[in-house]
Amino acid sequence: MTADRKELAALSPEERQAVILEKVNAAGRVLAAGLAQEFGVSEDSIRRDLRDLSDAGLVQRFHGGAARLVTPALDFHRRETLHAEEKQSIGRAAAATIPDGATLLVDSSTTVVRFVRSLSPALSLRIITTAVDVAAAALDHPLADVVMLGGRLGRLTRSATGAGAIDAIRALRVDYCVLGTCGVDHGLTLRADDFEDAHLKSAMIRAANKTLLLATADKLGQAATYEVAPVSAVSALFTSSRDTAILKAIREAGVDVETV
Amino acid sequence: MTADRKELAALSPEERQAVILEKVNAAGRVLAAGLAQEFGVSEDSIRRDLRDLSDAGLVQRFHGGAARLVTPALDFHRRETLHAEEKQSIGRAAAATIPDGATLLVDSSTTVVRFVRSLSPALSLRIITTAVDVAAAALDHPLADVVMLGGRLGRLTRSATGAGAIDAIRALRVDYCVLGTCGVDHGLTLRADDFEDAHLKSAMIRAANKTLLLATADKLGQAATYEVAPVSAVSALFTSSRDTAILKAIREAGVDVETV
DNA sequence: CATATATGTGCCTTTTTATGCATGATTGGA
DNA sequence: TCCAATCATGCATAAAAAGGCACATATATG
Repeated sequence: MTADRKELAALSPEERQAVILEKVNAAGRVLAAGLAQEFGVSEDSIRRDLRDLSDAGLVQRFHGGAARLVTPALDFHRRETLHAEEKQSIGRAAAATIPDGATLLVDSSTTVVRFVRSLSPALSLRIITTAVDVAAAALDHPLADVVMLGGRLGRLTRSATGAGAIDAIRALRVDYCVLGTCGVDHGLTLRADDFEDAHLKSAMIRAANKTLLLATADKLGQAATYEVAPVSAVSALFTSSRDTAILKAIREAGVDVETV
Repeated sequence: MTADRKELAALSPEERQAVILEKVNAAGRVLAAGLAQEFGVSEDSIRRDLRDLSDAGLVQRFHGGAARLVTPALDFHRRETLHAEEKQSIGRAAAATIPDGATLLVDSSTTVVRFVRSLSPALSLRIITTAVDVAAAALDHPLADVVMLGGRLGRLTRSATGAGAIDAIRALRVDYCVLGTCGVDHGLTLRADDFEDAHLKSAMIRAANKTLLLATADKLGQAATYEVAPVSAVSALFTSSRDTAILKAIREAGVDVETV
């Protein structure tokens, strides 16, 4: 059990404001109520932060509990991909279930990047990953301890592969494994061209106490060639799918299904 | 670890401050209470240390008994946009000297990111790095074989640190080592707060046949505290500096100097 | 060898900071 | 128009930093 910290780590106003700035930069708009919940502070504190940032000329406030970026100068890669809103919702729902002090083993996918970005800034976490984009996202978290597992990087997944990474994972014991790349049918599946990754995924699942699966609607009922693990290996599934038949079957396998 | 505690208790303020700086560099954030317990001294002493470090401009303090460096992500993006065209020119000039089939060992810096982005798409390369941003840039190259060396990621450099990464480098033998983070005076230097990285850099230099140094004008003549290697260890220097005196001295050390 | 000085340290008190709650004002929409 | 939600302000409380003070140890000096 790595959850050694009980209390939420309190962020200083400066740190909070930096994170808020990032969020405003990414989302374009933030709500005081939501931020208050994320940071675990009262809305008053958030308003004070917003006022400070506004005084500094960094954000523009307007009624409605919101703020908008005033300097569009920092227009960095905002590659809005397919199903962005869908992935965002899934990631946020999964992130809400992570307790303080947890150790996470995260695979490579655009959905889990959303997940990482949605993790509450007030949580003290340890994030282990093979994916460069996940690592980059995790480094933006104010309290996360980030470990990157090395190896030759796959061009498609932008993540480490091969025996070295698998060995490193075998030596791990973590609280949560968070997967976003698998299809789900009778089991967790990967396409044949990813068979190299299949061993990695199953090692990740075995290293974890709980496995969270983040799957957009198109992943459900997708019978791909390689089965990584049975559905019962998954602790919780977060999905946007409304396919009641499949969801029912997955629930009956003992999986906690949450639709967003 | 009681043995450590005993040793730490005997530390002088200077030594303590060096360790604190290392921790801040790695974790991004430290708490006075925790440090007091670790070192076995009172919080007052820690506060005095933090005040000294703050006066020296090495850490940023904030209420909450904590200290940290500037916001990592924002800081990195800010650094990337600083002297952007200068770094771009340097990176392009260095990239032009790389032959087909070369194996590159690349450190973490905003300048080498430009270098990687400027590498000709027609070259068949092998790029090895400890930095997530360099890895991300290298993956955009159509032919490059990218290897990421793992480890715990430092927030400031966004790159792997520690014994694991150093061991991995020791086992390597590459054509080129490309550095962008060092200052240059009589030798290649690093600031005291990066002394953890100094071993990494010198291992990288030893692993390489040739060492390319990419230095913006402000790096020249900068006598930082830790010397990684003598100037003669560098094969070629690419710089925007016009300081003829220093450049002449470097040339006389046998370094091929190219100004852009 | 003894003593003076400096430095590091811990404890105490004062001041500053951060936060949450309560109250009143303002905004935007039904 | 009214109503609900959001925002600002004042105040109380708790936590933390700063400054003063005393004690210990080490170094230097006679």
